[in-house]
Amino acid sequence: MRNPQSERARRAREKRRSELLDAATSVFARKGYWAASISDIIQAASAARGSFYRYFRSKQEVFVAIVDQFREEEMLLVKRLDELSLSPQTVSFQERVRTGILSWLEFYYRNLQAAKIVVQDANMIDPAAARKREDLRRAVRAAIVRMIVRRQEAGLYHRRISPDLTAHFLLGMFDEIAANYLDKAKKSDLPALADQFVDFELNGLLRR
Amino acid sequence: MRNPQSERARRAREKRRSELLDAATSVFARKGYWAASISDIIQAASAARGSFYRYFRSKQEVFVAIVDQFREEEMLLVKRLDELSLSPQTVSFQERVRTGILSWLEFYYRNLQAAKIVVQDANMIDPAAARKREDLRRAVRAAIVRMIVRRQEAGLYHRRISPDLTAHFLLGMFDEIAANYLDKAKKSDLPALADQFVDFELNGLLRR
Amino acid sequence: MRNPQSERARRAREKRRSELLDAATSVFARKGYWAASISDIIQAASAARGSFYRYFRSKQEVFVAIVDQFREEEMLLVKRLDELSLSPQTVSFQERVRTGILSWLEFYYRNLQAAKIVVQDANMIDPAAARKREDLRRAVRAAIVRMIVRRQEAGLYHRRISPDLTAHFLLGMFDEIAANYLDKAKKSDLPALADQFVDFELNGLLRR
Amino acid sequence: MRNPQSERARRAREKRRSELLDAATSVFARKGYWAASISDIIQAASAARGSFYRYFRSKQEVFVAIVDQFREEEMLLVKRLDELSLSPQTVSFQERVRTGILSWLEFYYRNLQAAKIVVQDANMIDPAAARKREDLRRAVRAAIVRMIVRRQEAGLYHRRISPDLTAHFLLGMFDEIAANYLDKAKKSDLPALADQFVDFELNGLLRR
DNA sequence: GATGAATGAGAGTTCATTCAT
DNA sequence: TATGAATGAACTCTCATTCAT
Repeated sequence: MRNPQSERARRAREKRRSELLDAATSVFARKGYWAASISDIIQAASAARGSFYRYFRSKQEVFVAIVDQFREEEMLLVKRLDELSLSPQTVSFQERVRTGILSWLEFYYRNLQAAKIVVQDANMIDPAAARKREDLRRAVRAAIVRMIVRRQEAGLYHRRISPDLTAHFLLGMFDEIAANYLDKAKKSDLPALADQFVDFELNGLLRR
Repeated sequence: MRNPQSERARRAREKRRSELLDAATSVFARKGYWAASISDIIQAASAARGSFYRYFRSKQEVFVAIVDQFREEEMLLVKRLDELSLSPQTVSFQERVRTGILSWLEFYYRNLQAAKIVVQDANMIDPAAARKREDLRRAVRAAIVRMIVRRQEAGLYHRRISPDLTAHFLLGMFDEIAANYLDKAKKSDLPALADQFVDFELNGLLRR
Repeated sequence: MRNPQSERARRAREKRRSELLDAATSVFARKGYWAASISDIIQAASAARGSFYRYFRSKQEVFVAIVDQFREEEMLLVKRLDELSLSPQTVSFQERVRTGILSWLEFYYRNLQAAKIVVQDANMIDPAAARKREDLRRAVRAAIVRMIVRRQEAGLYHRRISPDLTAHFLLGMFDEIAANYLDKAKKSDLPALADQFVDFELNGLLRR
Repeated sequence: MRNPQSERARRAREKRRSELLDAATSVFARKGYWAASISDIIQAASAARGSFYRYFRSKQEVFVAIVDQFREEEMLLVKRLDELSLSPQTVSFQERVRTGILSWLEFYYRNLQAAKIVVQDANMIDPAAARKREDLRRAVRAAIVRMIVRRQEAGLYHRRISPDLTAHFLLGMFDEIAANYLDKAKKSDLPALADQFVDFELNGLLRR
């Protein structure tokens, strides 16, 4: 940017927008989309009513912004984990699975409020945007499916279980953990949590 | 009831109430609690606006009635399965687990609309009622936990995994299946689904 | 109607609707469409906010209802005058013109508030409804044009003036009278006013 | 101005002000006062939001400026025509009337957008300013009235018609033409239009 | 007991105006 | 002086709930 003035202005603008976005995230996570009012959000952001509408065209738009950003980052993460599992391996398979799960848990932990919003309110808001988010969710599931198939083909996973169904299982586990467990956890609990997750995922409950 | 007249009236009342409850369940499942209006419900039940308020004190009350009933029946089911696992056994352990899962899936399938409501909207409606429902959910989880502990003690399940966490995992799997899978399934798919569920739960994904 | 109950209800409904319509007409006439608020209207009608929306879907809808009704009645009047001028004549031509003008003036006088609304606010509200109202206005003009042409052909009017333009002239005179004269007039002034109108229309200003 | 700097500044200021005024005129004419927003105006003038308020205290003020200027120029024109009719005459009376009408039509044509604004939105904006504009309108009418009276006294116009009413008629004709005819006309149509106008005004419709 | 018209608090949104830069 | 982000009063409209019939 040549113009330092406008550069500063732009930065201020982005800061403000992000303040409002954070406020909205927090309010949505606490009250849910419908019970949350614009008044709640602007109060949380210490902004004026009109300011909100300078940055977002509507209540729905902030919501969609939050959800889309979360799902997109999630998909990026999944894609990264996907590719990682293709690259030359230096650590044991189990270790790699655990790392993947941990990354994922950390991502959810870092974006806990957004995760709650996504898990709880993501449907039922707006049919148009719903499709996009459903697409993203399907894409995440598809990435998981691919990973499972690859591991089945590599002889690591057995072939009895449907990859599609398994993806549902894993996502369900994640969502439940995000919605009802993670907010009571500390960051230092995550590795142990990942261990448990992996153990359940890979070995099941049966003693052998 | 001595009075046959009032007996008939009572019956009519209950019929009406249940019609409204069903209508509300269907509407809530389709639109979500907040997007659903009293107008939607009374239209679906072919009832007058005022009639609704003769049977339920408020919109929230119907909702709570639906959720509570679902969670209570679920807990009943879990308790029954719990007790079943204590009674003298005639079939193999795996078979019993599978039967339990299947019962559960069938219960969700039978109450699919209520299940969706519970899974998606149950929080965020009203802090007072939320506690009660959280209690019920905790109770369901506790029953699962007890079952797991018993099986750990019986040497069936290994002791590495936290029973509490496992209960989360299993509930998460159920909820995801209820919210995003069951509505595409036929009743005849359920046994196979139960097989997959049990296989994942007991054996995990790893090939051995 | 068989059902006297619902008949009474229907009547009450219509009464209420017409109260709101009158209130809206009065408020629009006084303040103009844009400066008038729903609050003004319901206050003038002693109705609750929600009641307004039981009878009209929006502020625009009441407005369109008022304007359309006025223009439709106006067109009916014009059509009637049109046909009258075709029927066998018992009175002098001038007398008939005067009667026509008087009817028209009386119509405007009777619906003075609506007339003001139509003359002043009718455009600029909503492109969709604007077309319909423009159609009506064109139809009124067309009826006038036909009348003029007929009289030209009958040798009553000279042929120098364009009928179309003349229709504009006459409507302009009417609108101005409606917007800026009639509200100061008494009903008993109308015949004299009609005389003046006719004299101007037929003979112009020039002394002969 | 001694100071060439400030002279230049003043000129720039006036230019800017007039740009904004023109933009406002155009926007008001297209959308009407109420539907037009400050955003529309500053966009049309390529000015910043704050700049607008350096030149006009409020939205209302621009509007009043436009209307008042129009009505003042109109009155000037009328006064000039008035005086002209007093000065020694070189051309026929009819010719002079025609010239007057033509001047007037040309004035409306030149200021078509302002004319539309004045005709359509002039009332209903603000009671205080309304009086001033009503005064101007009355003054225009008064000038017309004087002209008519003079011609009645000169034996040119007959005495049957009320001068006041006639002024209403003529203004109504003008306004209607301005609002609904002139925008479809070309400048070269104006003389013929003036002919028609004069013919109607002087001779009426009756064939003789 | 059933009905549905009436109610009004409160929601999201707009936009003329202000003011810090 | 010019800018455009910030402001908040006021708007239209919704809908859970009440109440007269």
